[in-house]
Amino acid sequence: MADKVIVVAGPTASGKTALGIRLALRYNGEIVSADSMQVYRGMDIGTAKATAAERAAVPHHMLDVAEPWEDYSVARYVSQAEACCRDIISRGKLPVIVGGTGLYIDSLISGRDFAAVDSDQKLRDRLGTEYDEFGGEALHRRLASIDPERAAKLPPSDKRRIVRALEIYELTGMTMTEHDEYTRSLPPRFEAAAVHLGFRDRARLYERIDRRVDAMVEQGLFTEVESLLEHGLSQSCTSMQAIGYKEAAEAILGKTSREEAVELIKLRSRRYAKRQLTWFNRDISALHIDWDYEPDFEYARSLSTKFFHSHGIS
RNA sequence: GCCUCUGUAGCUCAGUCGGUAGAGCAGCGGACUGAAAAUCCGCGUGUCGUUGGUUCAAUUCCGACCGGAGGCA
Repeated sequence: MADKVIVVAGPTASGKTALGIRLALRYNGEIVSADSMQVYRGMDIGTAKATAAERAAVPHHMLDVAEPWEDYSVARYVSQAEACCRDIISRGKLPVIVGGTGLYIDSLISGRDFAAVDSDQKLRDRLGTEYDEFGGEALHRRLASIDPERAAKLPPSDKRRIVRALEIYELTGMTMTEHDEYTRSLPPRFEAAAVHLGFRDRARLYERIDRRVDAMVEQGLFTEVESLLEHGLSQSCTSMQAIGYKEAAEAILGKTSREEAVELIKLRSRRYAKRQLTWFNRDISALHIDWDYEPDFEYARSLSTKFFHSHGIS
């Protein structure tokens, strides 16, 4: 039987961090963040990282494990996060995986495995340029010639995935389909009891997002981004794809006004939240908790106690 | 008070020489296996201000009223 973990997932601004901490305190656990942007050092305000006080209350892992100019990836996440979970379990405690990056959570829980090959920025840039020059159809055909199954799943317009599939092949010599066949046969790493948070009224969630973005600006989001740019961080880095950071950078460089940037951050955060909801909705084995108005942690705890008990967690 | 313009999707607007309407943005739904806060796919959601009149038929033409903008006083 695989080791047990708790998962707390949900869209941005749904109250994951607060609930995760309560559950960790209740079940003698430690937090393992599952967030593709909170891994970067120096990106605190815009990623809504747990505060110093929260980190003092419960140990947090997988925060600040990469520099913002590095290219992080699922592969790195899974290997690092698994080590964290194993360590927590070996000390007799329970990992509480908290985050909004569905791909990271699923990859960590499932057996999914990745060969240890770092991404290659030059190769990626070259393939990206070729996609732009020769067109999506041409690169799609190229992918079809080496990995027809993968190509069949991707439209020629999906530049990101086509480039990635070609990159993986050139880097490892293995097609993604070959790799998938192997990795799908692996047993899951952990047995997860997952709690998914949401708002019955979508507008409520959007209000919370708007308020949180305003709060980030008050806390100094622009200053934080300014300092990253001063340290020479390029806008093309993966970390600068983060919502809040790319828009703030545009404003700091004078390409837009700060007001426009803030509105765009809110808009993109709402869309992101929608995508997260779609991702988490399909996990029917999870306990779905909908907040009617504001997060009610007592309510959540009463709901989850029974749920966790049925998973052998008490 | 008079004159002119204006009222169509959540917003900005187009359009119908009379046959119940369509763009952008917003929104909604979905996918997701090595960048995932990324990337991609799909979907018009409507008392055409209200009310009379003309007409087989009115969002469209005419009148009145209501709301908005401007002009003359």
